[in-house]
Amino acid sequence: MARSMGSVEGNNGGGLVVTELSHIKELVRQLEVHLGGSHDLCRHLTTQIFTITERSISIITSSNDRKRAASDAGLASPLSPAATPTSDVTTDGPFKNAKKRKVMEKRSHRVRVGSAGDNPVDDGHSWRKYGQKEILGAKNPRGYYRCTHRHTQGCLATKQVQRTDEDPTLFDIIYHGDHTCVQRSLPPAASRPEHNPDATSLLQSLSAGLTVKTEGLPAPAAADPAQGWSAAATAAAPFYLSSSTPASGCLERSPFSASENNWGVSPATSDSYLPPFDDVAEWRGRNELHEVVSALVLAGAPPAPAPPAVDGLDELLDMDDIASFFA
DNA sequence: GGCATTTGACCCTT
DNA sequence: AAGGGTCAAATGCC
Repeated sequence: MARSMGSVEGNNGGGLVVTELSHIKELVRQLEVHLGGSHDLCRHLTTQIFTITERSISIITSSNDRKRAASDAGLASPLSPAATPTSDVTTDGPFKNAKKRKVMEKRSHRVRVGSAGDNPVDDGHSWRKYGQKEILGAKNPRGYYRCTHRHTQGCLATKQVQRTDEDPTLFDIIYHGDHTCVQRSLPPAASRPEHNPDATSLLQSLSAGLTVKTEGLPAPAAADPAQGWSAAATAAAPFYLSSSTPASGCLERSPFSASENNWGVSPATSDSYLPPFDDVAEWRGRNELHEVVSALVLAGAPPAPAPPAVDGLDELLDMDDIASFFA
């Protein structure tokens, strides 16, 4: 069990995602009706959500069609778990022994860097490199990254980035945990739309409708305050919309530099970036959805204590699944 | 000076 | 003991 949304691949998980997205569409439509002409920002956001959701559905639909065609032709997906060296990272079960090193949820994404090799790519978060190791049997070293906000906000998200042997333009990325760092550039309270109970209710419904499929994930660790987010991320709990999305303080510079010896590094000075997906529009759509939903929550929801952060859309929209569409 | 990266050493798990 | 993950001092850049 390498990825919590592994069910998307190889079965009807894509269909489930489409169902969930359709649910979002319906809720957004209702939300729009409730907003009834007021709150231009909210209307704009709902329109965007609607558009992006539709786009996501079409992406997934066409991806499934392609997979089916490839399967019929007897082709193995280059992104299938068997082809990913890191796909078995959690097969042992991380909680066999309480003394073992803390093991966080891992998600493996293989990322293809764009053909413009000099352009860095961004996965929407800000990373700081803290180590690099030569890995036995691998031609390329593995880079270790943690969230830039680890110390300031206690964000425990980390990732490992390794160039694949077979294709230097491909990276295997293992994500450990999710970002808990919070939005740094919230819009001023005065500029936010008034709190709208109807919108709030609908957004809560929207949130409740988004669930993270976590079948097969290890049980959450003991109640460690620092890992509350992890427990939420691994339990079959409702997907919480948090402000720790790419609209957050995590959204900064590229975690990838395509320079030959410094790949995967997050240069603080790079001004342009490419997403870790071949299709920029797709990546942008996904992040827009993150952004828009977060903004809506901020606009409509009461300032309740920040719920545990989960990359809900990462879970909902399996990135391997989507990336394979462009492979 | 502050921040990020590099890299050898150390620690933990198997 | 080997391999992988993290730490922290050294170094570089802005």
